[in-house]
Amino acid sequence: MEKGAIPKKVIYRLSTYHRCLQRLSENGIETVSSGNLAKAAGVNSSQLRKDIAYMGQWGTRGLGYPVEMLMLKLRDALGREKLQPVILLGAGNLGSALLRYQGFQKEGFEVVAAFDADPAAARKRGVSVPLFLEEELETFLAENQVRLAIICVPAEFAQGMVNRLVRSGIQGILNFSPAVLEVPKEIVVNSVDLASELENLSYFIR
Amino acid sequence: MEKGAIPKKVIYRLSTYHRCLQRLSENGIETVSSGNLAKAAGVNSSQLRKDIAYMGQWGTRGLGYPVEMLMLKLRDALGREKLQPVILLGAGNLGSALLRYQGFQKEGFEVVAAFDADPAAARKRGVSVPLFLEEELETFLAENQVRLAIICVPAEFAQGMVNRLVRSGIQGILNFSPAVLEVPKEIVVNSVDLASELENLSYFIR
DNA sequence: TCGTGTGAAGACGTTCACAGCT
DNA sequence: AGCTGTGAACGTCTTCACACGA
Repeated sequence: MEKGAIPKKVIYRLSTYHRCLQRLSENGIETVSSGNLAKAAGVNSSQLRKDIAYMGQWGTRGLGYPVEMLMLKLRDALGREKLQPVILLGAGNLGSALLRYQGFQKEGFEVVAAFDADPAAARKRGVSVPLFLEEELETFLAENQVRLAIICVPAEFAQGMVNRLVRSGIQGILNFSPAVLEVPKEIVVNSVDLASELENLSYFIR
Repeated sequence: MEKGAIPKKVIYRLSTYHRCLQRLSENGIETVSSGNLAKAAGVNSSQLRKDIAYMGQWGTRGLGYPVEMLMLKLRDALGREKLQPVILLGAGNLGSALLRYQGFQKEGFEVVAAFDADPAAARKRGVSVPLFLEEELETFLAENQVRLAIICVPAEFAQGMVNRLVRSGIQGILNFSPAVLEVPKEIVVNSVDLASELENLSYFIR
């Protein structure tokens, strides 16, 4: 997170704003106030203004923000001008579901290859993305410019996988395994731990 | 989050500590210091001590924490003394993958039923959990005590689904749809937005 | 008048540093 | 000596409140 830059939490919210703006845009709305957009995004309006101000000043006092312009700025800030290639490791249950999931494509990411210890089994699950044997990872990454990886391997293999990815030049990792990963500080890891999310709920429902 | 209680972030970390302790326990380790456990969990040691102190005082100065005892306390605090039933809405790609996912069972959650507009299609995906037509949701919840739900329906149906769940007495919702959900404040929602996670990475890899 | 942009205040979270127990 | 438990310092994030531009 060295970048001279916008905090992580703000980036998540910018994604949300972008999605809300898409809806507004589809409905032909051209201008939106911080109050309205904040309501749609479920945040406080002055937080929204501060968040947007990270990217510069785009609003008109007394009027609000121009919807299309703001979306453009958001896409730009989020580094989403162009399609971003991604690879996926571990095409088991969760992995192969993610490969069939349309949400990534819709947001500008393309899973260009998947790797598994048993690609044949994964192929049976109806995966259409090119599937390789795990050993071919390094060769693939040497020949293809990819910076993002999604990890769906079992926890005990996750750290080993991460080490290989880092050595091959991967810069960002989305980790679905319930493992604490160690990486050089210039590598970014986002972890999604499904069981922890339920545990968390479990606590708060009294 | 009205509870006189432990902050959300702390709860997430407690889950992590619990998993780390499990490994230690399997290796026959009986006592662990905050420093060692913190390293395993990837956090600062005084943060770990503070986190654990939320549940009372369990350490021995000069020695550390008793592994088994601490695990017990954690399970207790996380509300995981017993198996927690969960229902799942939307058995599409992601939903049916989650139904086959073993991680929940392993952590003490049992998906007792799934609901979909087209249960036959979901059944074809090899789901073994009882699958019902979406309309049967209310009946099911009237007859079965369930407090947690996982939502995997498309974004445009999510809010409607949530409203029905809340009316039927669901208290915690794990939401996988990229939608901003409105709920009464006593209901807890945790959202996992897969595309946002990638967008986030996309920004930080410069 | 309406709504942005932003300093200042406030809430929250993390780390430090050390007293005190074993 | 080793390690916990915790006040105090520090840092970050959120909300308030208002000056100022349209």
